[in-house]
Amino acid sequence: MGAGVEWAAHCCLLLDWLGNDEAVSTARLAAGFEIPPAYLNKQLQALVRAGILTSVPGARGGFRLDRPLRKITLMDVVAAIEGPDEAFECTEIRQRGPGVDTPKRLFRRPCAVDAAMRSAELQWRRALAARTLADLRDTVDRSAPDLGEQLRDWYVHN
Amino acid sequence: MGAGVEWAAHCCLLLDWLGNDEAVSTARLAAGFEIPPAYLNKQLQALVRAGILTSVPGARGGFRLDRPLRKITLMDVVAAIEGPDEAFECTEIRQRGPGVDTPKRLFRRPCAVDAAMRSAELQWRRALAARTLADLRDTVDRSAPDLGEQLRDWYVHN
DNA sequence: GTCGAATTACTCGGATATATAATGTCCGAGTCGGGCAGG
DNA sequence: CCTGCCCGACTCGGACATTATATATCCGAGTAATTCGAC
Repeated sequence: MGAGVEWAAHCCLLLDWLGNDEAVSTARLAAGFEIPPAYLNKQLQALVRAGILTSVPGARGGFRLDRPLRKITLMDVVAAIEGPDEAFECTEIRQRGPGVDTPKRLFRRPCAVDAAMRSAELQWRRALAARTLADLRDTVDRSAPDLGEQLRDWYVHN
Repeated sequence: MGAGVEWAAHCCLLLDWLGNDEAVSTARLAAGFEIPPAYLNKQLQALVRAGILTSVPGARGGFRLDRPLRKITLMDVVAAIEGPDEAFECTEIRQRGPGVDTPKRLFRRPCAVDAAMRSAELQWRRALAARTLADLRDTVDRSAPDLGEQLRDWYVHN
């Protein structure tokens, strides 16, 4: 899985901690995490296309959350960055080759390997969809209540 | 996820259907699935390293199941091909950058994003580990009882 | 006809190319804020 | 002093390199079967 997923999740959390009143530019976000700004910009664009963030062009522009963290799941973030395709893709290998010259009567049922893989991946997706970014923020806030304020303080001066 | 996972799973099932009395060469397996033989060989080597198959060198050589399908889970196959690493890898991005100059007191707890990702991936692994290849074989056998015999017939002549 | 050794054909195993995707960089279009001239 | 316009700086957005990974290929080491000859 690409590193952009981690970047995107932490950026969304940070945008919430900083308050959603004004947009934050790619440069400042990247400086806060010490990651390549232009590449981060690319990931943020993906979040915009997915409807998670909104982009404000021009000077003093940047990105802002399009909906509260409560309505953004980890699944949304992963899907936005990694794309909608499933990790395992069945190519119907069982039907290929001259091994079975019988008609496709035997292959009406879906491929058993594919079914098992899809089932497992569905569990994964369910778990991701069950966790909203608000849950994560609250978890962090409980273990470090003053983190948000410290972040705001630093970003004010940068 | 690489295509090798699909190949490996189907090859294991096929080896069982053909009976495990004699080894089957890479060339014959690849011919049955219409996939590049040399590349399939690479994946099978990974299965050997993982202890799922045993390789028989020399003429009339090939591969054979090292244990019954009942003792091989889909998780074993995936781990053998894709490697043992987790898909999501936390780089502790939260601690990077000058944004937080406080000591690491705030970061004793594990990263919340990482925890959620690991939890979801654990669900995925559990689901894969719960399905043995014997389960899949039985599923196919129920929907197509004579598939195994047809496969044996064809492979006898090739 | 039987035994035995050299030969041959075949297979795995890993080292080596190529294609594809992930990562990283760069420049142009657009927009806001501030400066500046005019009234 | 106030207003409106122009200029400059800043930012997103997508097009363009670079690196890593997955895919595909090739050749050597080794083994079993086969063949050939001698007894």
